[in-house]
Amino acid sequence: MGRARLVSAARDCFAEQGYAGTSLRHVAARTGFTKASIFHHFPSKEELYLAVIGDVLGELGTLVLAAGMEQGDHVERLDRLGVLVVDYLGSHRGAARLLMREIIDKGPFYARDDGAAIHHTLAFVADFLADGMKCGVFATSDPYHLAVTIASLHLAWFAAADTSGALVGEDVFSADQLAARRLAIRGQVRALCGVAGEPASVSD
Amino acid sequence: MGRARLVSAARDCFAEQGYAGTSLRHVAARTGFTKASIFHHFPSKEELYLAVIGDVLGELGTLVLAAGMEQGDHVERLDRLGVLVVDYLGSHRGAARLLMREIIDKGPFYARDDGAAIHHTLAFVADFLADGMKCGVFATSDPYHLAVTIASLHLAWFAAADTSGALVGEDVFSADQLAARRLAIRGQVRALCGVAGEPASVSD
DNA sequence: AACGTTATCTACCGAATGGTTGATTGTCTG
DNA sequence: CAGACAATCAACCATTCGGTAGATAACGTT
Repeated sequence: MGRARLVSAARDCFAEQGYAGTSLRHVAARTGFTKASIFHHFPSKEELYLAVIGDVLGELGTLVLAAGMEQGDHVERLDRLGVLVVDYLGSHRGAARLLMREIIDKGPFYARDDGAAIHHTLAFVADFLADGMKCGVFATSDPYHLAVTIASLHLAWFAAADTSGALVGEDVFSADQLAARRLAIRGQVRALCGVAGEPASVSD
Repeated sequence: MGRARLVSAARDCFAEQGYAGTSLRHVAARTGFTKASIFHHFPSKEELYLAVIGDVLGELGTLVLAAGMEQGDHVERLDRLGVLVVDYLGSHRGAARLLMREIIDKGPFYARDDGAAIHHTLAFVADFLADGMKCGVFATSDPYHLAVTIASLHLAWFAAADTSGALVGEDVFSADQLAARRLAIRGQVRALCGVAGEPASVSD
């Protein structure tokens, strides 16, 4: 279906160039379609962008909502959540950039629902953190802001340009690099949540 | 001087709309100048942007480099650094967005010096963290990545759109709100660095 | 007062942008 | 086969973009 190819191409373009920096001609060229074809599937550039963000946010939100519900103690659930998100962001290069930019810019998607979709996922994590706090496993005075920080931390790890030469190709993580990030991020998230334990190593 | 006014106006525009989303006509209108006047002071839009980013990064870099050198134990120095950065970002609304976007996008400034300016400041912080680790005050296996995370954390707190209704006006923090952020961020940074102690409260 | 320099303006340019129109193709249904 | 409908295309439109050209101001120096 043309529509799916358009959304996919648009996701890449928006992730690389941002909303304002992406031209519909680029998106069209990427699919082999003509620019006019886009308007058969979407009434405007903004609507195409909304579809892209909606997809990404939906995938990630579903992931988060699904992961926390399973069995295990609070720390296990926290770790599982982290692994899911890290693996998603690691294998969906561009998603982190897309979301980070959307949050920074209060982009069209954010503006449309006043941040409700993002807020919903964050509130879910915040509730989980509050619960863990009640059980004495986590330590924080403000679960919601902690959830925001944890989300930002994940996004920043994958959205930020590579200052350390960690990436092998242009945009690809090796399995080892991804595993290292899983450990590093897990340690940082645990620390933020006040979980006692050794700090994780980034190199292994 | 017209040039300073241009840079100032451009800083606001780029912070609000991003690089691609900012038109030189907007910048000119903001100053009362004509668009053509911009080209008398800067040879291109990109050069204007570089001046803006250079300013912000210079201010922040100087701040960081100056703060860490003073007296006090490692935790005191870490806290002092945090206060300086938080106060800077709190009173320079837009700087956080500007930098976060530049990092995400590998913007013109980042591309020009291959991240050297940012890397330089990060390396300074990383050295400080490594020193603290050697002294047994901090606990981390990778000081550089920890520095990146701490920087991202600060930026994210101020660059992210407001999902919690914390801001009073459009873009302004009250003194109380800023004080609360100082405490909250201090607690998070301490936790990330493995400093033992109570978690900070965001509400007071 | 005359001059050179710096700063600013009006007017314009080619290119690119988001979006429209109307014809053309394909495809599924009766 | 005929008609309906979705998908695609080439060509076009008005607007905006970054950047340029050339004419004037303003201004300190001699």
